Amino acid sequence: MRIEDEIKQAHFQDEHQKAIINLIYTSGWLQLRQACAFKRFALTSPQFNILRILRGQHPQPATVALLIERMLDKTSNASRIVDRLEEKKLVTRTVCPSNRRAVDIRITPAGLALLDQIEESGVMQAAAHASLSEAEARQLNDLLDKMRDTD
Amino acid sequence: MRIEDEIKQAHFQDEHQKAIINLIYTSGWLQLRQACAFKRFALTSPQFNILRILRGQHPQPATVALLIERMLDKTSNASRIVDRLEEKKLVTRTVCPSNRRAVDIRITPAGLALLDQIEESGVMQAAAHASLSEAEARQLNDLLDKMRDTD
DNA sequence: TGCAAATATATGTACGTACATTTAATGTCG
DNA sequence: CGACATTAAATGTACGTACATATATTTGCA
Repeated sequence: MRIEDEIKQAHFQDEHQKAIINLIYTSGWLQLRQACAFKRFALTSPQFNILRILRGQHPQPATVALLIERMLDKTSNASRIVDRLEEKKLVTRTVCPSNRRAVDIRITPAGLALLDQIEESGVMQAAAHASLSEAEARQLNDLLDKMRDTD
Repeated sequence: MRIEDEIKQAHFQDEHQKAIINLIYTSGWLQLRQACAFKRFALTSPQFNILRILRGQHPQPATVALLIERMLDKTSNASRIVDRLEEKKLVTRTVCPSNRRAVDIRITPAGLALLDQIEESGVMQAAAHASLSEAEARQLNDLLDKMRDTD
């Protein structure tokens, strides 16, 4: 369905304006699908992303600073997302011995098992599936990269 | 800058996976720019969007249901966004006489003046500016519309 | 008429985001 | 050494989102 019909707005100033609305709308649509997929595992998308970053580091620990660097959303509050993962025993927090200001965050066996379970379930593929060909996906990547070329 | 470098992730499963990350990242990047632009007017993006919808209806009122229908984010809580606009005297709420369950929401002269001021300031153009040609923007719109074709 | 279902909005709760401030540990330089 | 800046994380506050539930009004139908 075209964006005009999705949001019941017949006219846009120009194609750029429309692309921006379309982009934000489509991103929301995707994120809703992802959130939906994670819900049966009692995880949110940011929680899932942090678990994946921690698995990437495992068995090394990560600091909050490293999580922020790797997260899509730089300004999100990693500290509080880790709070929730810690409550669920999916990660541990220990004071870093070599720098007692920092905190070593590690994924637990339960966290690793949960990631495996999610990946086996195939919900990722379902949520990520989009009706684009390989070439179209590549084209989309190029356009998005170019779009951000203003800095 | 390419998405690989933006989020310091060298590899993606495939071009689709990358496009999804890229899309969500680019949408966040755009929304941050928009939020920044509105901040000097003490408005958030959802508040601005609701004001625009109300101007579109003006001098007719809108109901909460109409706002939700027109908003990008269908599940957002229009009622509470209207609360904040009402506190700022940018909109009024009155019980709809013909259907006392519904609420007539109207933009005030102050709300109209604020929209004018924002548009005169040119921040919209600045936030919306993207380095895509007209043809590229159209291509992007087509790809995004196609991407959502799964329902 | 009267009562249940449907409708319109508001409210509650958990979570995330944006940004400012606080707390604690470390580095630095006189 | 000791004051001061810097760094790492946590905390506070306002706002938005997602979803469940509550409240009030209207509608429909026995």
